[in-house]
Amino acid sequence: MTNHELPKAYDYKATEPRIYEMWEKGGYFQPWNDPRKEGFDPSIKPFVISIPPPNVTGELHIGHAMFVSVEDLMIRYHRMKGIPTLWVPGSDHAGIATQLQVEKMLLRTEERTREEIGREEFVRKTWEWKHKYGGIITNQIRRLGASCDWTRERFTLDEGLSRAVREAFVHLYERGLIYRGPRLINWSPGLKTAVSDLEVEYNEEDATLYYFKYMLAPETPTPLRLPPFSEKMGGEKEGGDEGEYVPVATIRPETILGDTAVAVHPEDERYKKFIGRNVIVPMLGREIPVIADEYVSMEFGTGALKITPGHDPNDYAIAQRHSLPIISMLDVEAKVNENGGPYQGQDRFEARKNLWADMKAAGLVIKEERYRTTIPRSQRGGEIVEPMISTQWFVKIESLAQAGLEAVRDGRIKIVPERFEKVYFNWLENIKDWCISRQLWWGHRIPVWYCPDGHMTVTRADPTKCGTCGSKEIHQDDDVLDTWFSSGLWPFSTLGWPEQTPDLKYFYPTSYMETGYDILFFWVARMIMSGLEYTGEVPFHTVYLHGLIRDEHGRKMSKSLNNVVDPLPVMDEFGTDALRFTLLVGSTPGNDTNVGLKKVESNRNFANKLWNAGRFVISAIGTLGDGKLGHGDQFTNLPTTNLPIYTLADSWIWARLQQLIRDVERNFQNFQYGQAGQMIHEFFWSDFADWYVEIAKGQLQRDDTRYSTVETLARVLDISLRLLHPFTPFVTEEIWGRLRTSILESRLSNLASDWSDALIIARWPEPREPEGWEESKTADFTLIQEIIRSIRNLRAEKNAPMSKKLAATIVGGAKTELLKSQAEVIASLAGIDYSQFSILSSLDSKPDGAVTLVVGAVEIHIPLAGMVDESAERERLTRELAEAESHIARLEKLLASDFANKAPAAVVAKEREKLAAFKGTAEKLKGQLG
RNA sequence: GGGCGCUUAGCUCAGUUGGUUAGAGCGUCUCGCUUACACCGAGAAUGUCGGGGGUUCGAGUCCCUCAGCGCCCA
Repeated sequence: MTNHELPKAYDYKATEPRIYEMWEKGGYFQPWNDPRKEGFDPSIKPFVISIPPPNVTGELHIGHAMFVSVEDLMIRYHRMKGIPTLWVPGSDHAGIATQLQVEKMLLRTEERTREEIGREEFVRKTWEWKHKYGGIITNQIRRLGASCDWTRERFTLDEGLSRAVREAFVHLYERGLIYRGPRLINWSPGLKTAVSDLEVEYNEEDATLYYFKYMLAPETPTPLRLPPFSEKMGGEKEGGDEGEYVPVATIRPETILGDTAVAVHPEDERYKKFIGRNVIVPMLGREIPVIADEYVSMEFGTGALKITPGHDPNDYAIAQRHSLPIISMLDVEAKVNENGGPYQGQDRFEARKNLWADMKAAGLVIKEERYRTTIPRSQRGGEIVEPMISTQWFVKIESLAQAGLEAVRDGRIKIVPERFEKVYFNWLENIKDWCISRQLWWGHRIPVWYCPDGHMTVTRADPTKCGTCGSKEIHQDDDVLDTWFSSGLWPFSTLGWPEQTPDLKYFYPTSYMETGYDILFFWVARMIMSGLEYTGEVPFHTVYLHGLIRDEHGRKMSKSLNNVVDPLPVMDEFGTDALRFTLLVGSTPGNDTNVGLKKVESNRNFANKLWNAGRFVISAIGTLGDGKLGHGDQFTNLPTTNLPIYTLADSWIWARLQQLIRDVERNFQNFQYGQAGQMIHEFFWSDFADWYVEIAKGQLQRDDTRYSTVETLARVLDISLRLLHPFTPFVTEEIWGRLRTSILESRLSNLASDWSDALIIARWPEPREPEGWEESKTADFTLIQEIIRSIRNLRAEKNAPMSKKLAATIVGGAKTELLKSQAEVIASLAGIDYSQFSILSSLDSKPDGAVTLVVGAVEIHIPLAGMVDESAERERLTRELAEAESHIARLEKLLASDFANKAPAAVVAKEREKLAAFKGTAEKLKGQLG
């Protein structure tokens, strides 16, 4: 009997790797209906998710654990429903992140920079790095139990996916949706590359607002318009004719070097007079005009705005309106360039300091002020990003965005939770062209070649000569594409696009896109636009967004706060299932989730609870014997008829289980996975373990109920494990396997005759309509529970441990038959001495020296010799009576009100029943006091 | 400035067609080593469901409003 040797505690460390290997080797992660396999049926609709590809060089963090848990749950659920299910795994080359890591390593090991070793060598080393470390993250994802089809694993720089990127780029180019040109973009000086608008974060920070004087240039000899005659009228006397100036405030004084105008509001009485005149750029002596533009706020700062179109997006827009020249005054490292005169070669912050000092010396400074403002920082590295004019590649996004908007508006794509649709619309409605080129070496190189005459050749296959003039002297564009450009193709590029592969035909469009709401724009929106543009179809029909993980007090996890929950040690300590259950059950769609070790620990305990309940059931099955003939009196256990005898408890737990199945199904349909998990947890622990198993212990002692009890235990455990499997796959698979074996070896073997080899592909429990008997059985059982609870309660009050058996007399009235049938249950769960236990329909007088409990119309007399304080008892009964009467009053009032006419009959009936119950209780209590 | 979310027990959170004594886990307190489990069992205490107003027979749930916190976009 090996079952008895099961360890007392669930050993997840030994179990998890073994189970995962069994699954993977068994081929369970691959869709059962597969275009690559014999007998493929294209008419069966599959369920498909493509994984949000983690950075290939990354290491597992709690965010990965979250999406893997949710997606694996979705996948396992659908797989168990019998749907051919595919979860495509893979990783992302993560241009900047990977390049930075390799650069760091290069510096550490060889003390060389990438520039020193050259592009080719650097790319080679990066591939080496990828081959060495690229498997770490995928193995960590395996540890989470991810049931993805590893035979279909992809990487964004794979040959196939690179071809997809090529195709996409050339496609857009040919459609005229891609262009190259100098535009104002966000520049990361440290990384020396452009970054997209999305990759810049704006945070409020302390800064200094510098006030200074833009001195007016002397009037030109032949002014186009007369100077305002009313210089005397001007309220502002910023000096005489000689020392007139326009006061200006700025956060970035160094950009003065790139100013090409000063703008004021056309209605601003202070500065009207200066409009059309010139002012002198400090230290450089250039003359620039004072212009009028309604964009300028009269209230902000001094009301006059310096215009630096080369380094500010708003200024750039103003410059466009007024045809102002644009001056770039910073180089790629954000050092002042040749346009900065004496400051050339200085870093932007150094130049700021020096220029300001010089201006101070020149008397051009007014004041400095502390000021709080938003500072643009690179999402990666956190350095301050500079808006700069730079020649880059862009995607004309408008038509793509329109299509993306339509797809969600007309319901071809549904976003869960729905409120994110609004966010999505808002973003796409205000989207700007997408800067897709990056000045990096690691990534998809832009498929454009130039010849000395400047002709561009844009092709899918590497060209050997210029497409225009035939020159062989061609070189490829140095830039690579934004990593998100390739991840935007992910749902179809992973399936073989642009080839019309069997996988693409069958599995595309995919089903759900599950990811965090923080990359709705970065990734989800771009996938939708790309999918529609390249494949003409939505890439998925449902977007499910989960929230972000925070620490147990809701703070963002960060290294500096030292509150980062690293999933790996957590899994070491509590097991994968505990972590998964914590993430899944603690979250609601789209809302952030707080995670603390305490929660994981309690879920580890839940896994252990499952394990031990499983041990109990398996050992109970063992007591039935193996079903082989000729083993003597074991067979007296067999029921004599074909109709098994089901007890009240059997019926009750079965009704509860069926209700659970319905609830879980409904919650899964509504994406309420957390709620579903919670309900299973509660059912299993409270209903099954605490009540049914305890009652089953008694039923197993009796020949007439043993068989059906074991059967019920086995069936309820089986279904519970199936329902839990998407949440906690390892422990459920382990127990289920043992359950199955032990059933097959027992007299119950036909129960498991149609079970699959492994839980991962076992059939999901289908909800069934109630059969009609459930309500009354449940009500009966609830009464039994209440009676037991009230006796246990009394024990606690009187400090009577369960080991001390009590005598009891129950007066059951109309419920007497029910109570008699449940006498053993009551006795064993409440600790009643069966030989001193009587159940009567009525009793003339209350026994002496007994405490009386009233549960509805049922009275329970417990003799407690010497422990009964009569006056305290009267007090207790009086209190209970008062409570019952207050309920009676409340309900009578309620039922006398409009409620009785207007509320649905069922609701009213329920309240009437309650009233009747309270009346019964009150009557009994009065009798006791009486 | 625009939009969204949150505010429920000491802590962290559930509570999705409004149904009438508001739930869980953790923590606290009291008992208990009962042959699945002390990673356990039995029992207990704790809430003006952020404030105000409204709709309704009925509001934690719907509407309006105010406040605090957080996020996204500009």
